Amino acid sequence: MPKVSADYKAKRRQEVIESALLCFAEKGFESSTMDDIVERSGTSKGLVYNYFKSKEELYTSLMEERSSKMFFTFREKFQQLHTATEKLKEIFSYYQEALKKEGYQDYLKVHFEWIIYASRNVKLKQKMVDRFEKEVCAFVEEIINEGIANGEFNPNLATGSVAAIFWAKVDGISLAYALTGNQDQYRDSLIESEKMLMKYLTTQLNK
Amino acid sequence: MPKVSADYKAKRRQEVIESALLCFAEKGFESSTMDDIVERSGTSKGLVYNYFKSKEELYTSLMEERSSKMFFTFREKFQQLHTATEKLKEIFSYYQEALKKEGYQDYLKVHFEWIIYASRNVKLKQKMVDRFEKEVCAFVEEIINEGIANGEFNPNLATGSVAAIFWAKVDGISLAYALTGNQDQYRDSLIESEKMLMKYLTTQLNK
Amino acid sequence: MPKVSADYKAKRRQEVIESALLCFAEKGFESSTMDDIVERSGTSKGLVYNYFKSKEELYTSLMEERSSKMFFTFREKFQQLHTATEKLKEIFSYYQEALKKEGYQDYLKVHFEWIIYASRNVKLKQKMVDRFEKEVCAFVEEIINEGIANGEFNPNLATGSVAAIFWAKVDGISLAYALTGNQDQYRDSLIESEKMLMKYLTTQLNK
Amino acid sequence: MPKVSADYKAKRRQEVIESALLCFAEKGFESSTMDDIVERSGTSKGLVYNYFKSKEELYTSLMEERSSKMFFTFREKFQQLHTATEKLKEIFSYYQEALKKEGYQDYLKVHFEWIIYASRNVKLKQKMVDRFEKEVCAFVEEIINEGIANGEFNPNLATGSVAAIFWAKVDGISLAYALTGNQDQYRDSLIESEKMLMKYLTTQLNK
DNA sequence: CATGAATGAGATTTCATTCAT
DNA sequence: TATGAATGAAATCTCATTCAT
Repeated sequence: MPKVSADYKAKRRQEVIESALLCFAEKGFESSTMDDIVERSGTSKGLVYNYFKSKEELYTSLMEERSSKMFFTFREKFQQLHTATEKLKEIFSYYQEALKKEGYQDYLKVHFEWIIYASRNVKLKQKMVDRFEKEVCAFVEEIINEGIANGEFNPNLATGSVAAIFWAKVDGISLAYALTGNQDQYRDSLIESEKMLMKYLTTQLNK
Repeated sequence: MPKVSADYKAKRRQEVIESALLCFAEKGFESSTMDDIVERSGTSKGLVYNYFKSKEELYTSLMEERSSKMFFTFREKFQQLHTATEKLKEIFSYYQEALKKEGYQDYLKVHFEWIIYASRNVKLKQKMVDRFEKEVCAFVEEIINEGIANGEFNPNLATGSVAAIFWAKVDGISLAYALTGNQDQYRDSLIESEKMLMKYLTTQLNK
Repeated sequence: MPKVSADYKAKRRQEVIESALLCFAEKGFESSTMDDIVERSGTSKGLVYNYFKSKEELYTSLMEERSSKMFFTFREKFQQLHTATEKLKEIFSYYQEALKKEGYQDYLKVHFEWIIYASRNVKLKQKMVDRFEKEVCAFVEEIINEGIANGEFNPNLATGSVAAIFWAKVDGISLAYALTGNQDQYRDSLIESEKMLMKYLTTQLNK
Repeated sequence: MPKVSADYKAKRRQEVIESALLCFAEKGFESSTMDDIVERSGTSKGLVYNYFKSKEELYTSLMEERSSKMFFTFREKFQQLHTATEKLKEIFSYYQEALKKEGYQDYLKVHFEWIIYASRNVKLKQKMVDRFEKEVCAFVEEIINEGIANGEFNPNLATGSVAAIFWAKVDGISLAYALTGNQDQYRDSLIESEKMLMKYLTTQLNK
């Protein structure tokens, strides 16, 4: 179907991406074959290779596009929230809600597999590290700074470290869930973790 | 009657296992070939297949043997420690020390890759979940209970959740290090995390 | 009634043919893709397939059309030449001049590749052999016969063999140039070759 | 069959090389598939890839090994020949004899295809040009110089050009044979060519 | 026991060709 | 007519595993 709208192409591309995600979720990146992806997307090998020049590029595009979206979503939601406490709560609540998404456990596996995969590739690693520092951590650090400015939080915090720990906890809890599939533990850990964090943020540290 | 001593066999087996670990660390499990492992171990294909009936079995044996060792080591060290606080400190200090090991970052990648890999295999997953609950979490829960019994810690703690969070943090911090290789952040996060945990364990929660 | 003029169609067809020649010159027939040709001609796949029903037909048409032209050109020029010696000189001079054409070395590669390609295809081979015997060799043989009739050349010549050798030399010299790109050698060889031939044609062979 | 003699390996390698040559002779390099070669050699894909790391490397090795042999053979035969005239005669006679070899016409196609193929690859081309200049042409030039020293040939010859023309003729004649398969013409052309050359070498050039 | 040559299923990728628009 | 998205057969190459020596 030649001379086709950009929209049409974007849609087909998205179909492929989604099929690929399902495959990677099920079997992992290396064990998913292009044939699996082709079959799942109901298209053809040629089509997939028209949109992505290799299996690796498909993987890379898929993962990078997904992560760009998340922070976009957060920033949007945050328009209506005005205290740092609310914002942090919002993030925790996002992760609580995630549980309801179909296939969330499998998606987490893809996420972690990707981190390890990227960490072994000089270029991807650089991108991921940059993103982690300048986007992911900075995002939370900003909120904490806002909280300090607002008087919500203890002004003596090592905000960088706290942000890093914040994500470390979320990742750690998610990783446990990716493995065990234990929803109660995931929920409880998030709740407990939130409390622990809030306590830390709001208490005066006596050095 | 064996032609060679059991010792000799164990040694060769260990050589293979160690070479495999180095390969997996470098390239990941799927991308490491038996030829890579054979070359690194200076042996032969046949030999490797004498000790392990498949690449997967080699992986499984390698990873399971390694994790058994860790808790054994902890329990040994704990003989001489008598307060829960000291024991927890010991664990944190173990992770601080790990940084000094050659190739620790790569090893962490293998560790996380393995978790994801195992989580996709019914049998392995079952083992891992069991181990996680009955050994890994229980290990920390025990210490916390000891601390409560000793009066070191707040008696109203949800010990199970705290134990889960404890490991979630360690894993989350390690995962960040596996990706970034940022040693300072790893160290700081562990320290901050320890403080955060201790504060939580020792403070009376109101409600 | 055609919607576009025959002229227009011929022009577009020629554009495709020329682009194809450039591609084949650069990469060879098998390694040039239809996409390469399409891109170079600034048209589209469909258009190319409207003019040529397959890549092979495009190749065949291209090569056959080109070789038809050459002899036509020679015969035209020969209108004004009246001795066999002049005519042979003219041919040698044509090959000397060829060197000045842009991309001549690459074109020669296409030429030789085509000979080998055609030689492997029963039908094409038949055509080529016919052409070689009835057109190419005969063309030179005719000139030599003319020279004998004129008294320019030795009447005892094996004219068929001499014609074959004539082309063998031209091809051999061209092949060397196709490989080496050594213009001096090409020029010198042609000159020397011309002398050698003339000597042979004009000398009384003692048996 | 592990731990096998170098001889055994060389033999297997040779089997593959010969099968490949037959395939290339039949269909050409690009159109011959590894499956064709595997089938003809009665082995397996893995085996072929154990000996040659790619189809191209197989081609390259095959062609380079063959051409090394030829000059070796000539130099050996020349031990017993003491005049330049005899040596040149020997070369012509070699090409006359070649006709008797099974599949010689097809082999010639492979030879010419290879020249064109190599000429499109910077590295191969360099090698071929070097070989052509320093081995192939030099070989004949040496003989001619010997003939001049012996008083067999005219001392005023442009030996370099003559050598180049010598091979140009042989190649040109062979190319015609590769295409037409006309054995009589091939033989006659060689004979005539030899005469023409000898006349040129032994005559005093006036000017 | 150790070796490593051999196997071949199966992976990724290419590209000539078709055909709906 | 012209377009170029879609197709899928077929190519190259990899690599876990086997087994004769």
